[in-house]
Amino acid sequence: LSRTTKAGAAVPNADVQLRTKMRPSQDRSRATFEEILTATGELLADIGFERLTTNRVCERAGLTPPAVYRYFPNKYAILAELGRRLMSAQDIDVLEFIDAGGGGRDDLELEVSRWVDSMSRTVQITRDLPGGIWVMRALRALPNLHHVRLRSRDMVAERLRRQWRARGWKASDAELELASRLTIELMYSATEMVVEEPDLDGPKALEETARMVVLYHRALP
Amino acid sequence: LSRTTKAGAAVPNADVQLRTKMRPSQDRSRATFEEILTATGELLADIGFERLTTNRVCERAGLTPPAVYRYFPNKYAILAELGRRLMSAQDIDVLEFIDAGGGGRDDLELEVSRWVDSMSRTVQITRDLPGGIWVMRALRALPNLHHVRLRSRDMVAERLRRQWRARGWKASDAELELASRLTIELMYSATEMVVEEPDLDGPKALEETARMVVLYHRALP
DNA sequence: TGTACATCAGTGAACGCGCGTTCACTGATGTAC
DNA sequence: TGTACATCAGTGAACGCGCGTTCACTGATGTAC
Repeated sequence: LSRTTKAGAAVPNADVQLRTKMRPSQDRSRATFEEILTATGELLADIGFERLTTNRVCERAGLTPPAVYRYFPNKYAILAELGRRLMSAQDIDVLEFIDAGGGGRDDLELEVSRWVDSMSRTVQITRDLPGGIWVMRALRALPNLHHVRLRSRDMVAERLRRQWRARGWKASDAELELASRLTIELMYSATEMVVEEPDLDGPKALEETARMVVLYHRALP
Repeated sequence: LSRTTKAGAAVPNADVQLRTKMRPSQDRSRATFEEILTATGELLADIGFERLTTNRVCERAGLTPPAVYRYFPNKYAILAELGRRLMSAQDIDVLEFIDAGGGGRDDLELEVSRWVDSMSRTVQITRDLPGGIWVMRALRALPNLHHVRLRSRDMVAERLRRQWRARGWKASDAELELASRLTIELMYSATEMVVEEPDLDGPKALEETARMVVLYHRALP
């Protein structure tokens, strides 16, 4: 999407809103780019989403406003980038679980415990990212960030379906599509709930959620 | 929480943040109070949550700022009131479903269809409230509004457990508590998903969600 | 039933602050020859 | 390997706007007798 000039100079791309503007091309600027993301994550953890402003991001990152505007048109673009990274980190982990044979329905207790392991890691990934819980909330609350989460969900669901078909499940394509989406959506909701409610017995909640899903899978044609 | 003086004068209560301040005591002021809520709901539907400001609420409601500040300390208090009303409207409907014998596990298809009916009505209630989808999002995204949703969920779950015990289900209290909470949480997530994704085949998604839950209930001791 | 008075309900106008954003500029890095 | 030059990366300082909020006030409603 970005053309280059003689000396490989980056040119801003014209997309509105969420896209990052100038992509960094030197080491120094790549570091700045990362610094902005780090500062934003820490700020989210400190003061939350509502009080996040571009000025505060600059201050925290030790930069002046034009430096930030060089890369991001507004705070939503920064959030979108953080959102993509969170989803990506989760996806890599979940896809590994699926490709290793997760999501079956033969041995109930075995499958349940495998789902629990996978979801636990998703929870941990969210907790480990500074401001991760806020990024997660933003993906739900801000419509212009929805597609980031949904794209991730649908991609993972598609991979799950592929496994199911390889196992020879007989349900129709439409049935499998809905079932896989609901499965991933439910998993996502459960991990969100555990992240949001520390009082809850997380492992137990994940286990029961996994049980629901596997029982459902066993009832599919 | 609010004392009264000679002529029944309302006195502001001291709670921070979210509580409404002065409760209206005359017809005129009750109408104003409602007008503020209506204006906020419509504004949410129009411009969304991020761009909502007290000034805009005043303008839309045809009031001056001090009139709004008389009843609400800030926009979060207005959102909290809208949130309580949305939850309350949903609760009344769901409790009716439960008290009428919903949430059992005898006839799979019968129970599924009853859950679907209940969830469909919840979806409709959210859609019918102006700005309802935004109120729903705010309940998720703003931590200081979380308790509104959780209180509703836990109350409904408690009522569901009561039915289960009346039916003589043998699972332990802890098991039933977790199972009922997950049930209601999942129902809530599913209705949210349907409200958020109009492209989805809503009825089908609700049906499969209900199936998951009922299958899970049948596996409980 | 009328009147004086207390209290409620809302107005008009303004405030200081911090927000998002931009301009013209300087210093740092990379490239061509 | 050195130098001139193009481009990248970030600074300093400021802007106008609209935000949340408040003050002193007026008109509306209810109450006591």
